[in-house]
Amino acid sequence: MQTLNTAFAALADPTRRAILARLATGEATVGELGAPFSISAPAISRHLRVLEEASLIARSRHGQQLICRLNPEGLKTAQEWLDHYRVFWSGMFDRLDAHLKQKPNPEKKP
Amino acid sequence: MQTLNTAFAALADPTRRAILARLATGEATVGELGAPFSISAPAISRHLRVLEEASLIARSRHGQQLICRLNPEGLKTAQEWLDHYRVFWSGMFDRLDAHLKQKPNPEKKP
DNA sequence: CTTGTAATTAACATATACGTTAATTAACAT
DNA sequence: ATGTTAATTAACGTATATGTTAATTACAAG
Repeated sequence: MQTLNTAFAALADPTRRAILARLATGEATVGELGAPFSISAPAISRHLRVLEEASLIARSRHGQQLICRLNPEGLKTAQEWLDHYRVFWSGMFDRLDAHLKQKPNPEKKP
Repeated sequence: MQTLNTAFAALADPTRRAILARLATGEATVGELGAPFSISAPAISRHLRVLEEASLIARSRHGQQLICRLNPEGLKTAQEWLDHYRVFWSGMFDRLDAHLKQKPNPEKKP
């Protein structure tokens, strides 16, 4: 599963996660995305390439600038893989919760 | 966030994801986890260490063997980060859907 | 056509990741 | 003590990741 590999690997870098967080507020140019960081333009360019290859962002040229926006596909892929485990660990917490509830509970919403 | 870095980095490797998949069916020893793979025991040992440092698994000694099991903490951390984006991309699909319906509906259901 | 701006690619340095084999620790048995 | 099994750590090779500066492509404007 190449998409999962590239998606998770892309998400492992804090700079790339920050870029995604920025894009969650709306599309932006490459220059705008790079401005908050103290790394060179080529470094940003490479981060964007990694995100694009992971299907986490998409880019389109608009005149002289490249507009970047989130691509839900990669996010969805990663999330669906993890969702398979959500059942497992939420079940674990439920069991813990049930264990703690073995005595009367003073104030808890039904 | 160190946990997010290590969790996503750990999930980027297919061998480690396979190990997690195996552990989702129940706890296992290090030897049992390594058996399906054609890589050396030290390689498996390192994968397990990476998973443990990412809080994706936990280990405990039982006599001569080390028993491994899933640790929900790391999974939860990764998933919660992605959940922040689930709203976004499910919203994107909603907007696409609304656009295709081309119905002048400025009101939203609360 | 020349110049300026946006962004990428090229070439390179260095750190980290992942695999190997050999040596070591830990628990258990004889 | 000696040996066996389970697993790790040590030492090392190589591939990939991430950053840099310099050169290049793509577009816009005079």
